[in-house]
Amino acid sequence: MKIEIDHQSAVPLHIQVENLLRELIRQPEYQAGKLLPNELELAKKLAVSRTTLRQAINKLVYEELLVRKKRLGTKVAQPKMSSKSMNWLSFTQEMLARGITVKNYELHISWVYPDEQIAAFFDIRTDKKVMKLERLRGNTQEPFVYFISYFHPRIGLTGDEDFKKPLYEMLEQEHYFVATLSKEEISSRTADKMIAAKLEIDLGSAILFRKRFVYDQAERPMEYNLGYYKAESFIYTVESRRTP
Amino acid sequence: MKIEIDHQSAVPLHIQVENLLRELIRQPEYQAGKLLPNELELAKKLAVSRTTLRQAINKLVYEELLVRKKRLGTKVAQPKMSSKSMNWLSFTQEMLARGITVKNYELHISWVYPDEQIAAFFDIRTDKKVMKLERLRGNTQEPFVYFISYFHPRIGLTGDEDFKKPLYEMLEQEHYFVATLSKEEISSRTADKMIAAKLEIDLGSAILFRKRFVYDQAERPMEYNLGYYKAESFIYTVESRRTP
DNA sequence: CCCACTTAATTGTACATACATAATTACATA
DNA sequence: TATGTAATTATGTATGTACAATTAAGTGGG
Repeated sequence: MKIEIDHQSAVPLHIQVENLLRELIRQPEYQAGKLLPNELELAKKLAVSRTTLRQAINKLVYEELLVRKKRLGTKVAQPKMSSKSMNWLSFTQEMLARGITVKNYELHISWVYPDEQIAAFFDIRTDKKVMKLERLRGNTQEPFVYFISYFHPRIGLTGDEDFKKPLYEMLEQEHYFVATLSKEEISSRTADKMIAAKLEIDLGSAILFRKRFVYDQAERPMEYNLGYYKAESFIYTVESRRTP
Repeated sequence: MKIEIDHQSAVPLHIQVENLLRELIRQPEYQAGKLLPNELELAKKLAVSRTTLRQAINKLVYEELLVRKKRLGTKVAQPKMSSKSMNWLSFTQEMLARGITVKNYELHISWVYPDEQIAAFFDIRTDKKVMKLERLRGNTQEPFVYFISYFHPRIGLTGDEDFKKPLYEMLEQEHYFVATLSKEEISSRTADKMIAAKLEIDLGSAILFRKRFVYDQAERPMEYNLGYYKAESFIYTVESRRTP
């Protein structure tokens, strides 16, 4: 791995340092409780100020990947099983893990003007069109989720993609965008006319609504995804552990 | 409220500032999207350096209580009730962290024979009674969640507890059971007659159903909890990061 | 009215510096 | 040995400073 910081780069130093540290603590020699070099030394080695280094460390401390200990140093935290560090899965993979073969029932691509919310998320103006991908998906028996995805123009999707292979795999291999962080909001709704028709359920049935915000390595917004799940076919599970 | 920072105090300035900001943004004049004074001005007013102020603001930004916007300023985020920054918090603490005062609207204790599912979870026989705690809870305005909890007999609850203090605090201090692991299943439902009446909503309204299995340090089952949340008042959020 | 351009306000980045504080270790002393 | 004390060493706190980047809002021309 590289332990080089590029002072000419457009990406801020503290971000570079942060990424470097993320990589560093994943190395076998830095597992579980190992101490990082002390701040002064590390700052010197990376040729950044201690302030900048601390800014990076702080972020990882906040994410509980690192733990500070006075007089001792900063050490790598015990990995936790929790939603925070949960392995990130694409829908296809997520379903595969549940033993479900995914089938696309409908697929529709269009270019639309984003509404305020979407524009705000992508941090673009509402008069710049974005690609909208609608997919009705499910197992081999029946559709059970209706997805609406919007993609940041930066990614450069044309609409000619066939979406045969998993989306993130395609984005990664052909567009060099690696989905790294996702934030989700799960809430409950009832089916309106449109959704009821898509999912072939009664009007007013329970729907699990899952809104996902997907970011790339640099934590830039990538995808804005809405998922309407048939209630009976999808239960969201979370495991969290207290760490004293 | 006091807008005073005590430079003599033993508690660090950035903590004082952080607390002050937390209070500040809870004031009616600082709701939803209102801008804070800009950093230079605020730093001057509080008589701390901009660096120190930023340290405090950063923490709240990380907790998503504040949102920075270049050229515009820093504004108060849309309040989201969620389980996000809670690593492990009881409902009371979770709500407190968001500046919501929890109120119990109803509280009912009974001893019942567990059904098959509950008995299986607790690993006891169905002819051994367990304590059932029903609570209708919410903020000071209205109830928004109906909880049904079952407790393992091992814990030794009598039913004479007053449930004035947070449940897990009580279990920890008086019964020496420390809730350590929770597994949750989140799904969507519509309100049946009973729930609609409890939460004062229409029959068939969307309900977020949250089933929690709580374990102690030794990963022994402790609590079996069902929560019926008014859809509008509760959004479940999850953040996950890919670790390759 | 709409577009391109300017400007100014605000956050963002980065550094150097100084002293405080906590905890371990080493050492002196009873 | 046990105990108190000082030195050491890491993080913690705090400030001042400087300039960069972003972008909302204002400006003027077509």
